[in-house]
Amino acid sequence: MPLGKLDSKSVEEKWAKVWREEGAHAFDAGSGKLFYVIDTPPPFPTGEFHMGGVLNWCYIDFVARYKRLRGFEVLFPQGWDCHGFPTEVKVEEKYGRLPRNEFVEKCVEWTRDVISTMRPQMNQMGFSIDWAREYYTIAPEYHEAVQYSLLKMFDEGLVYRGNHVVLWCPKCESAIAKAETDEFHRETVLNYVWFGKDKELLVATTRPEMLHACVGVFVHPSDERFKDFIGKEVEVPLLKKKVRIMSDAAVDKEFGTGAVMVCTFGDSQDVLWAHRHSLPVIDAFNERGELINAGNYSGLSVKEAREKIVVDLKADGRLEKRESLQQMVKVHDRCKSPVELMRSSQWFVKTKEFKQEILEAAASIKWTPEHMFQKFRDWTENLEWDWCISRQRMFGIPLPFWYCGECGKVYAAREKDLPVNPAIDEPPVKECACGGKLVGETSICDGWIDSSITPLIVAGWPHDFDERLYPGALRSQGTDIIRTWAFYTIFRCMKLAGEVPFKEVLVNGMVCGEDGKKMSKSLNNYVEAKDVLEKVGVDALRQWAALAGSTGKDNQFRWKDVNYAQSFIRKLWNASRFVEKASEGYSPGDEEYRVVDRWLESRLNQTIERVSKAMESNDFYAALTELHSFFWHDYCDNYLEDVKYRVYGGDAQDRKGAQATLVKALKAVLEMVSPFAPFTASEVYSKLFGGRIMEWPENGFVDDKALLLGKALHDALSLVRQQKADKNLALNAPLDEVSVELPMDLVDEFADVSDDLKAVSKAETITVNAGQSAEVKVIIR
RNA sequence: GGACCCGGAGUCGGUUGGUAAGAUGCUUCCUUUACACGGAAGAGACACGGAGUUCGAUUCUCCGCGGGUCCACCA
Repeated sequence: MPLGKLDSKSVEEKWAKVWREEGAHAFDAGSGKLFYVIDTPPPFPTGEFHMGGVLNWCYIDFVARYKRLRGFEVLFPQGWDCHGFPTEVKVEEKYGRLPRNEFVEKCVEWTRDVISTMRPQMNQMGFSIDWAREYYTIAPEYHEAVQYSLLKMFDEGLVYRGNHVVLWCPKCESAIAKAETDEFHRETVLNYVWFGKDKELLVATTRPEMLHACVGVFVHPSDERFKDFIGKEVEVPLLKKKVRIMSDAAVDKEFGTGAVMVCTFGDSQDVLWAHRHSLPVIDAFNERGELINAGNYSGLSVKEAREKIVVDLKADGRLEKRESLQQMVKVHDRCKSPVELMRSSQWFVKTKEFKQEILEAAASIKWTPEHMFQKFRDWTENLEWDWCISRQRMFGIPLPFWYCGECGKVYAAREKDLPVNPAIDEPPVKECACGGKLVGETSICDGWIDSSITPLIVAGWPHDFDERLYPGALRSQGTDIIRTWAFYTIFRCMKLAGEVPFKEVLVNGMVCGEDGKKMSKSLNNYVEAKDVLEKVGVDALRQWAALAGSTGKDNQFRWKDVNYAQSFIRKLWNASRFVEKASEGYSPGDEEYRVVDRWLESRLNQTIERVSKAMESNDFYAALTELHSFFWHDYCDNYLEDVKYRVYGGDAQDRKGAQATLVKALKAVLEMVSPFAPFTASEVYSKLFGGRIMEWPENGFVDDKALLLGKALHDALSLVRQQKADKNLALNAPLDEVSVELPMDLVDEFADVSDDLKAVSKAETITVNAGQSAEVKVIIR
């Protein structure tokens, strides 16, 4: 069956089926080849595969397919990071509030449905995933592995329960993660309040209702106005208590009066100061947002208290002035009510004391692009607290711990009982050593606890740990989750396996819309993969990932890139049709090669070398543009025209030389383009040459003389065309004579290509003269 | 506010210490047995501003301006 007309859809369907049936992407641990293990991101199941995912997975697939052609046994696994708040929201929207177990079941059901819509999209994109290696964080084995990892870290003293500050929604009465907050800009009032018995110090605050929790006043260390205040005590208005005046460089001298009261809660800067200066902690309100420890004001809501206190301050003559102020407050994304900081008992993993160790480990990994390591370093060096790993939610992996209701002693689950759910399961011992009753932890793990052991999971840890698969070769991920996924994975895997989890990190940038801003639904610059696939083929979309920019840069989505990629596919297809026809009846042997053939092959070999080098350094942009340029310009524009006269006429040996060269170069191009455009490449290859693309081409000779002569020939041809165009002649219009003027040293050798010039320019005769300049000149008649 | 990335033809953009690929758009020509979703030819930028290093910078350093990403966010 000849190639016929290009029909991307049927080509795509055909090859997706072939690969599935042949198990083309299955990892075979017994193949005897060198392993190449990729730690791929487990996406959160949202329903649609967006362009960010397309970019990330295309990168992974470029590498995976390239490495296979290079003879590696590639493991391309796929996981799903299932637990998470968005699913809880979706399920609650659909079913309302349900009992815990039932609710979690619905979450699992919803997740499975969503995954089953996403998996086909990934197959459609041609990602060469070994689905036999699929994993889910909701699976009991995964729960077991995560809980086991926490037991191990607990044994080493890395996990502890402590009283700490968390983001809290008073309306929902729940701790929330920072990622669950929205920004809300509003106008508020900045109150200038006199501190001290005799109005000694003027402090500006937007939260006068927090006075009762005030534990200090801060000024900037170099602020002359307050030089004499530092270290002294001052009385808090309305309340009888005194607090110390201290200095901290984080104070903004320009804001308000330059003096700021610190309330241990109120905002995160307060919390940070309290922590940094070891200030006492006063709980300011309860779970419902009512003031506590506030004397007469206790029991009032934040809003009521604020109004009342302002009135009282005024009555007391303590309120100097009030001015309006634009501020941003964090609100809970679900209920839109302002979020408070509250102290509560949570679980933590020690990270702060391992900064140096983590940095050294991360530095031993190769980062592409290199500056992404800088991001990692900045984050790590600036860590202020340990990692809070507990969440008061339902859909997640339970923390495998109990604690004594009396003395607080922690009891970890027994390994043999895993996975456990302390909310309902029996504790490992009847009662605490102190005789107290054990309380099962009802909190679940932060999702990053789940996903930060993927390199271990891929290697079968803990029960079927295959050390040949760990550490892996490559981690691929987005720049936005360096400080989370990369950070936590490197840290946790180091602690659990004693070795960095991968040798190389490949970071892709963010996908931006055509307006240059990060793609998001709210900005209305959002494009989904399926929108693109309605217009062009998968191979075009895949090429966009390489063409959108160099590795690690933010990538703008542009229809023109996609369209260009599509026209390349069309070009590849049509040129292949030509080669198919031109090489009909060709059998190897007796080829007579001309200089143009050596020229093309030299260019091919240069291209192979350059593309290989680019692929080795994950520079997909360079690899693909190099290929495009060779194929489109050297192969199609020039060489195909050069040899038409030989394949249509010419003597048998001469024809064979052209045919052999056409075929050899096309074959190599198909091999090199197959990581980017596997569907088209596979179809053409199998039709023309039979079988599958199995190897990467080897580069051979580069004949400098042929390169020079080829260039002279094409320069001359270009001039001929130019002059034909000037004379409004068709390109195939016959000419009486083409007279060429060449640099001295080329004159003799030009005889090797003058027949080509004659045939391609359709000239009756060619005359060659030596010129003075290095340029080729042409006159046609 | 901090860190990082970026700032070049109308638009987008790779590389490079020695005056700048390619794509797209534009102009003109060509139905030539792979391709008109094509082919050929052509016009178009002296590389954000300033200072410095250098024989020489678009490429290196610093400052400023502008854009992006991540983080922080003002009591």
